[in-house]
Amino acid sequence: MATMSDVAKAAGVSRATASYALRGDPRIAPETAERVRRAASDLHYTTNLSARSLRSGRSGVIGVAIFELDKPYPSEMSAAVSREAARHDLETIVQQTSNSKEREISILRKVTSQLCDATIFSPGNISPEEITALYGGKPLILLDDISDEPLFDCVFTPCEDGAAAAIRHLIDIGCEHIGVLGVDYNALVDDRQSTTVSGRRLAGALRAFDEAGIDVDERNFIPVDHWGTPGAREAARELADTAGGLPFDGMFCMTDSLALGAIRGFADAGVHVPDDVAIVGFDGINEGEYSVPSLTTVSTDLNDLAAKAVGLLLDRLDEDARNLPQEERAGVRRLTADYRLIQRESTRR
Amino acid sequence: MATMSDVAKAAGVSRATASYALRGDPRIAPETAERVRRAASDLHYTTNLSARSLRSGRSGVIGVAIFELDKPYPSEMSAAVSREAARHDLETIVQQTSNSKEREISILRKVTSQLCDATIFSPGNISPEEITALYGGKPLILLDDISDEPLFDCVFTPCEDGAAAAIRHLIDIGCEHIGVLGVDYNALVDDRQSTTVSGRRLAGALRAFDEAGIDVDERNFIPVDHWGTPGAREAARELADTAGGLPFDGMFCMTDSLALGAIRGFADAGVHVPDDVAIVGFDGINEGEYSVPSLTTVSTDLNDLAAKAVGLLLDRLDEDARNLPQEERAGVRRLTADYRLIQRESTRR
DNA sequence: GTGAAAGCGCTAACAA
DNA sequence: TTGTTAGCGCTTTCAC
Repeated sequence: MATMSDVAKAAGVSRATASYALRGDPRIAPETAERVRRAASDLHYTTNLSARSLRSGRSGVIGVAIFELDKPYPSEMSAAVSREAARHDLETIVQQTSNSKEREISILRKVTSQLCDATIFSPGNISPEEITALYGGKPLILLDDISDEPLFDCVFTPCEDGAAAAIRHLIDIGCEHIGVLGVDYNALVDDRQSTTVSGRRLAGALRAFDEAGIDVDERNFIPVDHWGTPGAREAARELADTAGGLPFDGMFCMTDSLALGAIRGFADAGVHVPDDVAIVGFDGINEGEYSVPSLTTVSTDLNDLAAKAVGLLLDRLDEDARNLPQEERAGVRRLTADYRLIQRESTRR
Repeated sequence: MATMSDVAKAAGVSRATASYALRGDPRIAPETAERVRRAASDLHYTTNLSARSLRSGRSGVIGVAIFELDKPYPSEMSAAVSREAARHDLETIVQQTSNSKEREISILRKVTSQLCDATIFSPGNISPEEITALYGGKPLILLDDISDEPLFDCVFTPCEDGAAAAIRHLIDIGCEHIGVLGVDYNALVDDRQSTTVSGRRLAGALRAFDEAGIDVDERNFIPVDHWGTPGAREAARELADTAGGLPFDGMFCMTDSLALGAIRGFADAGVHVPDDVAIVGFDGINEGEYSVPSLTTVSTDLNDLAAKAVGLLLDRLDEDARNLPQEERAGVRRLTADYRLIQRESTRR
């Protein structure tokens, strides 16, 4: 592999000149720069990222750490971030934490904090306090921070408003017995874990029920382990088997994956969606457009989320580049992504 | 951020000793090693990957480059590779090429060849010859290499056998008019592009038709632009509208995404799957288990694929580590992942 | 069993 | 406008 010395030698200049020339520094004479570029191209030269990163502290690479690569929502989100970063000439690398604390720590310390200029991180089992202890001072943007104290810039999914919109939609189309799938009502009410994603979606749903003057209690809320599709399917089957018939004519599912599992479970039991029960999901994953029935959903605008996350990140990178003193830096910022309710067959009446 | 010098100083040893101690070199006395480890832990020391990689040429990170992060098959595949690599203490980073030649080149040259010890690459628009010119001599495993000459180790998806199994299954359940969705028959027959994934799946299908004594011609094959789900949906609608009725009672779709699009399109047109037409997909993506109807599919064993890809990669890494001369190295190896036909509702009769 | 020293490829002061 | 020089943090001979 050709190094910068090779290029410099071939172009008849010093290594420093070659370095400047390749990065388009205006101090280098146009002819010299051209000569260097030709040499580099002839030799198939590529700058060694480890060396650049070691020396300059910048690699031009950002990291995205998500739960699972093989689940639709996180992978669509990563894709959106990757596209957005590319627009700003940043390369994106994605890693999966597999929802394991150990992996989260390892990724944060090993790859992300060493190789990447900044990281967009979806914390699962690790608290911001722990992150602070582990992290090497580079910009870090959290997705759905569950901490009360804002220690890091963060972009939230539109949980409260989105969930409220979902419930209102079910009410609007005439549902009178609305269930919510994917939330452990008692755990949340008892522990006041209202900063988690499910807690915030629950809060939004409760607000909408309240505003509509609808009384709900724990019987309206059905938990599903780990928000898994199989669990949702099973829950739907059990609901269909309820003595006295299906207790709901409308359901809000905390995620699209849960909603699709529920649709599948109702199909197993011969319950018809939307005629017997209308279903609304949350996330807006692609497959909801092609399912049978297609899925009404609170669609998080992933392009907006990505733009906000990358925007926050670029601002911090800029502050670092300009070496701003602490007091001139922006305080911690917390943004929320846009959403829109996409009405499809699963609530068509 | 603490450096190794800090750790060495805190432990009262030299940097070299600290380095050995942290990597568990047996030459270091147990007590010394313990002291160093404590110091490292106290200081939240993390080894700087750029520095390690620059010096030793090893980072412990491998790269996976796939088309799209937000499509089920490539993301499930990346997740499988990531899990498999983790078993061998390798960190995995994933990047999307977005099916653009420019991005493929950029990823290969910039990140992957600099940061990663090896790469698993799904080539889309770049030929192995071009890769050779660009690539920096590190191990490279291709997925579904479309080149005739085997320049790189490669793992194939089980295209021919899988497609043949799909066709046989449709025949077995009694289909008499079988269509194949997602292949441009004329283009493939004319150009003899038989090394592409679609070409190889076509070849498998043709073999099965042939063995069953079934005559087929171009009318049995329906192309879909870019293997897109919307295109498949549209194609299914048009088939349903065919004058004289739906021409097929069974369809093999080149991918599960196409199959799900087709199921959706048939639902739009009031065509019932599997009663009116049976459908088999290819890939085995998770969502096929929860679709309505659930999808019969030729499921590529992603764990096997990942194990084979990472295995090839580890072998090459080992050859490099042992500095074997060229003549003692294994020749280019090409493996094929296992598959199994998963029978679900879409072909239940 | 441990330390001294060299250097991976690059960038950024500083000199010229 | 270009070259010289000094490291970034680490690993790895080679001495001791």
